[in-house]
Amino acid sequence: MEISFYNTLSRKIEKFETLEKNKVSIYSCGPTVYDSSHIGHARSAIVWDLLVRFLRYAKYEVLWARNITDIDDKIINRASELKIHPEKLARIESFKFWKDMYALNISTPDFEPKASENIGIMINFIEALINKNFAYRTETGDVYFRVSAFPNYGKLKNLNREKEISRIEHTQNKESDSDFALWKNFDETSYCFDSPFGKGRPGWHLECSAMIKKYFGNTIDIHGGGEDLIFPHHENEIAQSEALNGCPFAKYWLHNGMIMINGRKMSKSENNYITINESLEKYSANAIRFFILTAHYRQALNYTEEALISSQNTINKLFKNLKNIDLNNIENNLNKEILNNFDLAMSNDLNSPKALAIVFEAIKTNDLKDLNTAFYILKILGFNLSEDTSNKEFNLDNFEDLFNLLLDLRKQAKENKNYELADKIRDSFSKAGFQIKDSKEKSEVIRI
RNA sequence: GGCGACAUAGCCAAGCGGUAAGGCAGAGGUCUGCAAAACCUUUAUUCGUCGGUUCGAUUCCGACUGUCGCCUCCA
Repeated sequence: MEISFYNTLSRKIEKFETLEKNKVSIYSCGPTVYDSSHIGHARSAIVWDLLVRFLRYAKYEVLWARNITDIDDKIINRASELKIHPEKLARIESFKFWKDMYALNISTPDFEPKASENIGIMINFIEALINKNFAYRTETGDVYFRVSAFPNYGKLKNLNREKEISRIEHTQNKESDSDFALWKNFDETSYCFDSPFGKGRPGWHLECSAMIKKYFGNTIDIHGGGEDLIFPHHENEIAQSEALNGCPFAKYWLHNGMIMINGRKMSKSENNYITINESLEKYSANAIRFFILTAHYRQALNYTEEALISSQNTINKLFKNLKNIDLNNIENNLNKEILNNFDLAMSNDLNSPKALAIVFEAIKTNDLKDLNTAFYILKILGFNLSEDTSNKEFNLDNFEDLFNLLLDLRKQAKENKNYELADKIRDSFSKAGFQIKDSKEKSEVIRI
């Protein structure tokens, strides 16, 4: 299977060739754990989960790392508002994040490093940069990356530093306004770490560079993240890592588009976000995944109730076919042609909307093999094939006699043209959360 | 001001040189006592506007209009 991805670095679709045959190293930027995650984070998680699942399906040996930023001013500020230790807040929010990830059926990353557990390697990283003259200490005990020493700075964002109007505040201690912090000095006792540069905390950009080096070495195959991270975060990661290692940092840079709400990017600071948890109270995880996958991962996507309801309706309809599928033998009865179309769609920069269209076309044929293939594809796309049925399909066993009695009474009433009684029985079922499905042969009860 | 992305039916959304996938909603039908469910059929002579290239453009090029993102923490 020939796969290609849009590489932010070249701004082109490129053929995917791994550094090492059949092996893929992927790093995607994880959350800063100070508050609940929202649908924007869900999209990011689902997109990278999709990438990992697809590459594994394509027979690659994938190792995926996603970090947790647990050292950050926002965590410290929020913790102090709540009068708890930052570590406790980070732990609470990490658990919430994992709970969301589990609910959304996101694969477990192979590595999930925390900043707080990798201070040592970050300090080593900084010292090596200082030794190579790519970083300098200030009188106040901070350490900054010397951007002027790295000529390639700006290659990811394609920025022209001469013409940039920097909004970065001028700081007296920095050699240049565009230099960024590798270590920030803090004398306060609240939440600091010892280092050769004095007590303080590492700069945000550093943890990803340090962790990638720790788990994957100097170069990785794919680095992913939200497109809002391109600058300055990813640009700075490149600067640090390539300055130190003297070789390319990531071969492919993939970025997911933003979730929009009311025409604006969903974000904490705009206070216009819907948390994953809130959304899951209204819609199933499969519906949320479907909503995310209906758009190509690089496009902006609007979160609207209408779109989510639409996705939920679609999933409900789609999963009614699941009862005809033997999940244990799903891999043994596949339509190769459909699967081939799926491969083509997904290998073209993860065209999930097209992949979903292939699923619907497969279901239309009324062929069991095609139906089976459709669900096999849904499984690869990360849909949970047990979720939407276990709750909705009612197991009649315990109520069989009672329900059959009522259905018989209704049938008799209808035969006697006693529609008042017949409708009363139907309404009663409805009030109790059940629906009577009439067909020519029989009537059955399903849970709504 | 710099960099970049996007504009396709009521809504969501693929396609990106050969004459518009798919989903939701809607409409009609079959079924029904009436419904619901299910099933079948149906819904853009047209892809923001104006030019250009081409035998042919939604797809390429240019201009314009509009929307959005990044340049500050951000998935």
